Amino acid sequence: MSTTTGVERKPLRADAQRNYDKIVETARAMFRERGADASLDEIAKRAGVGPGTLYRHFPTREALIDAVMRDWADRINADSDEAAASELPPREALSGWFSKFVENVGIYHGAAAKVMAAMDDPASPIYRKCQILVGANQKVLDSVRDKGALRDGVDAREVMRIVSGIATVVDQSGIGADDAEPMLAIVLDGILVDPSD
Amino acid sequence: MSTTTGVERKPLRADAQRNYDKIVETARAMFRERGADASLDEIAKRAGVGPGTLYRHFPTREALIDAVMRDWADRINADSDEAAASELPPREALSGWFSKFVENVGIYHGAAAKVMAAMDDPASPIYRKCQILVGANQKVLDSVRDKGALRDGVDAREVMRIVSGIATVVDQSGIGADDAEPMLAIVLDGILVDPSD
DNA sequence: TGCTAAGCGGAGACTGTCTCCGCTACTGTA
DNA sequence: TACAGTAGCGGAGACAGTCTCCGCTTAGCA
Repeated sequence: MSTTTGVERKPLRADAQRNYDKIVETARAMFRERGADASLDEIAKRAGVGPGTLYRHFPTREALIDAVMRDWADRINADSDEAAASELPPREALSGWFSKFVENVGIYHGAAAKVMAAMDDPASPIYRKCQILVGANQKVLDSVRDKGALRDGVDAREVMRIVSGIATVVDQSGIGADDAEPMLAIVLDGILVDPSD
Repeated sequence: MSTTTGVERKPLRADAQRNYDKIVETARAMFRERGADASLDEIAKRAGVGPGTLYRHFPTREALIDAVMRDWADRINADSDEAAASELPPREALSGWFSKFVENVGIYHGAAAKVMAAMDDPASPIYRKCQILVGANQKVLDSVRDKGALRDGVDAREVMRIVSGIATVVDQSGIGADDAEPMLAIVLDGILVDPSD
């Protein structure tokens, strides 16, 4: 299966490719360590390149985040395929999907907020990735709808916004990841025809 | 009715009080104009004071935001009293309350995110204001619960988090304020016993 | 009117973002 | 293998924002 990243880039010179990779790898570590607002110059320094090099490859912070999250979209897609094909009762299937989503979107501190903000901003470098999310969610919701378990008028986009909002709340306020569950439960109650099944 | 701000401060010298007021007034304008991330030095300059003066009165940005939102908590409290006493069907009463809440929390661009983050952070200067919000929301939900319209196990705190999450989504992504409604509708469906009434 | 401390404010240290441009060294060609 | 041309490097430094320190000013009191 082909990667979901799209956009072919013309081949870089060997040393440039090396730097590119080193920067992404370093950024991944720094983001994990200090959140998505880690200093870019610091990342460049740790990666052993000048700031100019970093900014040439990644004109904005979002662009770097996008690169760091390359495999991420594939993982989410896989999750959504699994959820859509699931034989579990609708509520369980959806609940699992939402939980995984919140978890995935919150990989780095501050990441959820960026994703949330980019969801409706076509100018953002992460927009395409968000579209993948929206598509994945649509797929899962459609599978639930096919079983007649979804209320009429529930729009996948709205659901996506709420869930990413919840992911942001969980990430920004100090509460634990477990605290997402009761909030997601409310959403489930709100979109399922018979919340008990 | 007494103000909700609490904490008596020892009287300032006349010139200090003048500066304090000027800063708050200027900040309010700047926040409205440029969002809650407006430059503090710039606010000081426009207010005609040195940065030192601003930082003495307001050691952190949150503290300034807190001062700017002084009347805000009173307004929200009034809204909640009205909603709690309302004769409207539960759904309408709640819906109105949520909408006003989202609107109030989103006064300045970026404010919703700050409120959301402070909601569970007792160290934040805005924490006390958030407690007021939580209390106000509790009051409204209790009134609905008294009418038997609320599902069992619905926790006011969770609801507050979701709604502030929605407020943040609306504020951060470029979507219009109207787009909050369908999201709030899902929450209403999720917490009311019989969503139709 | 003069004393005293509360309060002022601006110079400047510090951190982070981002650019410009002279230099380096990779790659394709002969 | 040597060379030319250019893709790419990287660091100095401009710029913006935060925040502090401390010598000076002035309000408030006796």
